[in-house]
Amino acid sequence: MSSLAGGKVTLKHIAENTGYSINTVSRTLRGLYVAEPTAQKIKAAAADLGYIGNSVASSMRSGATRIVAVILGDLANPHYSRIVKIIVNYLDRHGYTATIYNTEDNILHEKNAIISSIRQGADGVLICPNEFDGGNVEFLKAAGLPFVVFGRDIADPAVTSVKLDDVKGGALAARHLVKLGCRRILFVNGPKGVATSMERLEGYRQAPAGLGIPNDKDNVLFAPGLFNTVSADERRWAVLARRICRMDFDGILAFSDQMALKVLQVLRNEGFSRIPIDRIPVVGFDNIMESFPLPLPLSSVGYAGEDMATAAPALLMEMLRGGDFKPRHLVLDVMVYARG
Amino acid sequence: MSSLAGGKVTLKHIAENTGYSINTVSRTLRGLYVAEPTAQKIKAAAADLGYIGNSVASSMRSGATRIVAVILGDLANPHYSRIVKIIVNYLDRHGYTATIYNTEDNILHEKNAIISSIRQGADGVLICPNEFDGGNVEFLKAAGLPFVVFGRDIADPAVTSVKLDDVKGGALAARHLVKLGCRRILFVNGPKGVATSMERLEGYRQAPAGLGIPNDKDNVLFAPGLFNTVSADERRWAVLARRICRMDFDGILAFSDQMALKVLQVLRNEGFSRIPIDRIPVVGFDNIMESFPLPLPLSSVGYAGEDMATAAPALLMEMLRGGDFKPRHLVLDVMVYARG
DNA sequence: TTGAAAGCGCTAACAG
DNA sequence: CTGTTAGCGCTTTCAA
Repeated sequence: MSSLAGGKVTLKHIAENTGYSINTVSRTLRGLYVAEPTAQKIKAAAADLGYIGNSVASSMRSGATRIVAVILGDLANPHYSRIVKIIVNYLDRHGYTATIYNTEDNILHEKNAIISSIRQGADGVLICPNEFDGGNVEFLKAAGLPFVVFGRDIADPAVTSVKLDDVKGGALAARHLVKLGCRRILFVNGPKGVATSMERLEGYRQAPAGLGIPNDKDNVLFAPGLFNTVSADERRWAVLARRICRMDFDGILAFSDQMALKVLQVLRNEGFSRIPIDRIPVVGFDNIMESFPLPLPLSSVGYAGEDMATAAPALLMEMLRGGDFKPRHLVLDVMVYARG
Repeated sequence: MSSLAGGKVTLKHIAENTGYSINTVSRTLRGLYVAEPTAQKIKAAAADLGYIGNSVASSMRSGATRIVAVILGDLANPHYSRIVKIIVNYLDRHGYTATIYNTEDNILHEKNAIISSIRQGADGVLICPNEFDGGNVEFLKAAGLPFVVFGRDIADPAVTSVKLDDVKGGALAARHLVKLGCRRILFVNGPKGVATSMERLEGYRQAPAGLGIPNDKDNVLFAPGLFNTVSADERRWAVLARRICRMDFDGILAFSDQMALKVLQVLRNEGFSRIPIDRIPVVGFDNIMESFPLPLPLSSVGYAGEDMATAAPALLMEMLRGGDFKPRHLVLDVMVYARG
């Protein structure tokens, strides 16, 4: 590499070095048709000079950045970090770069993330929107950027989305516990009003009464929040823990694996060791044990077939390829990963 | 917003709409000095048209992208996802966007990530390099991009890095276990040859013999790999588990929290429930419980003061601000977060 | 098969 | 305080 000394190597330098025009160099390096001997000389010169293209300039002219923006609430949640990892790898294999926006489940941050995605010229967006997103998805749609919503369903038929079958998940989880002999299930659900919480609850209640599942309202608790830094309120969790300890149950269903662990942790911290996971079945959602080792018999509801983390970018790539893309609302199948 | 109909709004449109020059519009929107009434008219027009700048064009001209590339091995590892989350939030507050590269601890991917960072014109790089990185850091250095290495020390005095005090960490962990009465500590270390493993082992052995710590080589095992998808080999973990069960120990020190959990999990899966974490003290590294609820008495070595996740981008911002930046090798203090 | 010219949208430099 | 001009490095278009 004879280049390290003087600044960035550009197409112009290669052109001057080989005697060909900038255009021919550009065409060669992009693999467009050029006479073989010419191409060889140019490629050799490019390698020799240590040429690395300038995507800013190329994006400027072509209008495409090969950047995909990924917008979500909490990257530290193992469920999401696993998803992001798979997305990043997927995009990489397809020649795209991922920019990550962590909104902390804040609507304003989310809006800014969308604006930033537009500003930087992202070719597309993968977004797991806040449940109360106050029109951000609408805004994104109006911007004309191709995007896929994951982890949530959007009523708009023009919006493409991928999510798990939460109603079925709730039902399967309940059935699983009943089959294990549970008759008084405690459901520690997500926050009230969150669509996913409501769907899982619906499934939980749908599960055939014949199986002996109690639909007692008192056995359903709503968590004080998800796990973004902002809403994690230790005191409210402690209150919840004390309440749980006064209740009567023989199995636990939690909104997510993380929440299941949180509940167990808080019970432990509060000194209520009388509810060991080794003695009472616990079921969560997300199946985080797939990517994270846990020495606990935590069962979990997770995807049964196609993975959301793969499906979402796959759909986006399809949109980006052009052609006539018909919006879709994928609801992926789920199953219980039993552990005990 | 009277704009949604016709394509992207540019400075030119605002200029035409207000009668000012493109330059004045640009200056206004960047907050440079402009007469107040002028600024107001322009800002109003920009808002009215729903103007969102084009950073590709601005980067093209100014040479700065306000993009920072973050390169690491395994985003799904909760230790790293927490770090990335904090980094992303930090960069965001400083007006930077983060592009993430997940190398799967593969040297070639890492090199490609660096090349991609250069190509996209990243203003800087935050990298946690593979332990056997085959000159990638050298390559990055030669490219002239400002960068900070985190999680690892690089001998080169010209390279700025941030890491934890692993030697001290190993010593503190050993002392902690001894104080709890352990006399035969099992150290499940990281892979052989990895610098971090070796430093923690060094600290472990440095811990005063007077405390009764056995330096018996047989009590130190090396893990078959870290947790990137590639090297996670269940069979080799099972072998390790069986070996552990034939050993005699009364406390466990693990290379990381994730590894501690993995060991406990594998022991469990292999049917060796005779080593419950509730009866034997276990210490790991990374203190992942800070960001992830675990209903287990897992003690952990983590940073005592400044957080690596904040220090790394802070150093990079300092480099990017210009001025005379002196390369530094930060070794952050650690402590034991005791849980039992 | 190759070259010349234009220009993407913006900012920097300078002039007024 | 505001306008004019030039040009970042590349791809596109058109001509040869």
